[in-house]
Amino acid sequence: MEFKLKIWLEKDNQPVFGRGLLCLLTLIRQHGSIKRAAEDLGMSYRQAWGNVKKAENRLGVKLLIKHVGGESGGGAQLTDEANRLVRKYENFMHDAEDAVKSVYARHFKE
Amino acid sequence: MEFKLKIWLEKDNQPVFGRGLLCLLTLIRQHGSIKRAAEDLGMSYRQAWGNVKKAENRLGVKLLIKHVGGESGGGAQLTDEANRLVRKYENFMHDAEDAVKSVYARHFKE
DNA sequence: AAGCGATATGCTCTTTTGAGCATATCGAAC
DNA sequence: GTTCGATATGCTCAAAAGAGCATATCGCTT
Repeated sequence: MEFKLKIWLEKDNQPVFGRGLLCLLTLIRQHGSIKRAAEDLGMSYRQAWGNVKKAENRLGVKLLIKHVGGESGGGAQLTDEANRLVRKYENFMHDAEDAVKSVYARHFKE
Repeated sequence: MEFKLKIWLEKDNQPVFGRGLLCLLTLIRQHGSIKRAAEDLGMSYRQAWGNVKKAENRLGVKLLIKHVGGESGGGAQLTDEANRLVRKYENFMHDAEDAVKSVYARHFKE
């Protein structure tokens, strides 16, 4: 028996940032491309693009600077806002998981 | 902006106990009846019954002692196992929420 | 001008999830 | 033995989420 948890951020009662977006944005930053990030995650480009867009709309913040056409066809990189959010959420989630883990141990393991 | 979290217990990688079951079992204990508990939650009896059964199967543990027919048509009460689980999960969840809440404050509110 | 590769979007099809309907059964009470 | 209210289950229908297909556009390269 073990526990699972999901943590995400909401704005106006709508989900705006969770583990999925964290992975996605991290990989986009790494590859400079939505497409490659999606492939890495085994997700369709369609979905990846849609997720980012939905989050942007709900947050009212631009997360990606996207170039269409050009040298390599285009690409995308994170805005400062996005980088800040990624960092904050990442730290938050990490600490939260640790905290819950120890609570779990306290309640279920002795 | 605020956070949300879901915490649940799994066994063999299958969910077996979460907030839903907690509410359900608590109300069943209170009313002595699956039907009334379901009504209280605005959920169909069909679903409530199914959820309890699924959890029982996955856990390999009886959660309810059910009487069919009789005085008031029947009823249900929690087994000792169920009571123990409810108590444990409730405490665990409560503490976990508090823990995450303070982690959240630390990361997002300063 | 033609090609390439990535972004931008609409639309359809499938799979999953849940809601609700229809019964069957059972046992006390009358 | 008929009524009543709760448990026990199958089945169907609707709603939501996700997968994937089809294009269109754009801007460098050659």
